[in-house]
Amino acid sequence: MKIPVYGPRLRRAARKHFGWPSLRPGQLKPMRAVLRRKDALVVLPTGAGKSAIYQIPAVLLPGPTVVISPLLALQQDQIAALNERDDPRVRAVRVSSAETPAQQREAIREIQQGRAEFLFITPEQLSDPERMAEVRALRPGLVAVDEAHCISAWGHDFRPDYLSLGHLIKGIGRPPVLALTATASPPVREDIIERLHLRRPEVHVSGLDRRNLFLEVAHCPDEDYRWRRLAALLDEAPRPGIVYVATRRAAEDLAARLTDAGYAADFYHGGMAAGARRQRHEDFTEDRVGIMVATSAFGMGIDKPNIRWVAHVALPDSPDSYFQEIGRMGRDGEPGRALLLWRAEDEAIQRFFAGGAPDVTELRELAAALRAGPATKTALKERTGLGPRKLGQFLGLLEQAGAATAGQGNKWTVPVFAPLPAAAAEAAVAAYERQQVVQRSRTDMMRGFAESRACRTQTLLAYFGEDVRKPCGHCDNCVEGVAADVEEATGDAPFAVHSTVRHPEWGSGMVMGYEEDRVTVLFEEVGYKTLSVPVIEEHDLLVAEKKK
DNA sequence: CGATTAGCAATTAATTGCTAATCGGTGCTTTAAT
Repeated sequence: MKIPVYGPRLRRAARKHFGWPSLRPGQLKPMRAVLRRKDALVVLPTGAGKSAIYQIPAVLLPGPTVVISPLLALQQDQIAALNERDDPRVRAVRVSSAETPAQQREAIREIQQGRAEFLFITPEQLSDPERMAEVRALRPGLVAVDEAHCISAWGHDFRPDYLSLGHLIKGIGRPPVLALTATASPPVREDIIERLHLRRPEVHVSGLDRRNLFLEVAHCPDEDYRWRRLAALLDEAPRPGIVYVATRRAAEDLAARLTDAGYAADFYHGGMAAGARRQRHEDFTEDRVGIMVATSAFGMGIDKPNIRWVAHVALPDSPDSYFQEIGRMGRDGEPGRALLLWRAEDEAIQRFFAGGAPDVTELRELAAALRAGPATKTALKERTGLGPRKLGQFLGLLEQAGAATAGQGNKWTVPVFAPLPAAAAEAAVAAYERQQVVQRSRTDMMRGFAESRACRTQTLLAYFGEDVRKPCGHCDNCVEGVAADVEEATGDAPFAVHSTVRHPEWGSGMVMGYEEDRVTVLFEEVGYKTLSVPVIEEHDLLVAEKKK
């Protein structure tokens, strides 16, 4: 079989249409996959160069490219960057609530007539059947899903249209799909692949070990100690930096307290007015803010090379979030400092965010309503009286329970062998609980990372399925020498890293890594679990399983 | 789950302490009134 060599073509396109003199490591392979019209999932933490992976092949492929991107502000920046080139081959337009109907029509026309290549759009737009038909008629040659982890992070409740992206992409003609994200642990990757209905995707993961970042964790018994540790960081560290907190209130209070103490700080969270948010973001980008105290709202779309430190006055909900948040610093390759200041009490709010069970009665009513014949979401909303958010979430759960499926023309139907409403509702609740269990296990892993005495990079990357051979030398535990002791204490590994094992209660899972006398396994059903090696050996709790 | 606040009783007038209630993150939409 002849293997096409796309490298030179891609480099030429990069130079000619984007002015990039060369490609970076990690870019070429997924670009080749796109050119061969294969589905792909790319995990690439350093912000620079991820967009290029879809943009350069897009120029070489026939048909326009649909870019699905979660935030309008983020789209704005990306469109501006593309249109700066003043080249119709890379021109970008968008269709969103920010455009008037006339502007939307003009955007579609530009793509139609070949005056623009990229159509930026949100999942919410695509879930409108008319819009979907319009996009389908453009015969897109590629779909790029930017910030693909949103499918997993937001799809299950917050932005349910993310969950139907697989159907929505099918509805616009199902061209090859490229999913891009800065962070995705194996369960998140699986979620992305499953939800987008990727077909035998190539998965490319690179650049997870950020050698210029120093990772440090401090357990804080009380708020007073936490404050002193933060102040100590601020006394030493250059600007700018970000302090992540868990609540809006904490963002405002801490920014005020810091400013009073002589550390000029501003705050940022999702509850601010749109104009103020834009202003703060810009002030930070333009180096007018030295310290930004923020909730997780201050995240995607921050493409600033010189962030020097990221402090967490909180415990993130998962290593995924933590890694993404610290990954925003040091993009210029210069040193960056990550300081996690955590208290045991911080875990409570994450448990709350992960909580709340769906109403069985409402689920049953929805399952019954579906049986009245195929219906769009709008029609179902009328039949059941459910809000759009709940409806989306419930449909996703019923789909997992095999009691709902999206068919022709964006209409939901009941599959042939679907369970009856009562059983379907029960199965849907079970599906929800399974998601929750996995989410809790991710929070457990975050706490495990915080408490670990082993090399931070090894611990964190093991969670992402990467086996780092040597302690990193750029974390607190390595520098203090405890990591080496832990390394020594880690006994024989009864199962190879990445091998499949079975537990009588938790089913089958994959060995992610070892630390001292404990092994971390990612189970398909219950998520991450850390087990004691002597205990499992004594009771034969884990057995090796042949790879499927 | 836990921090904060609202409400109330008790004491002796403006505070104290208790319990119960409440709130906590992420953003797309669209629509109606300026």
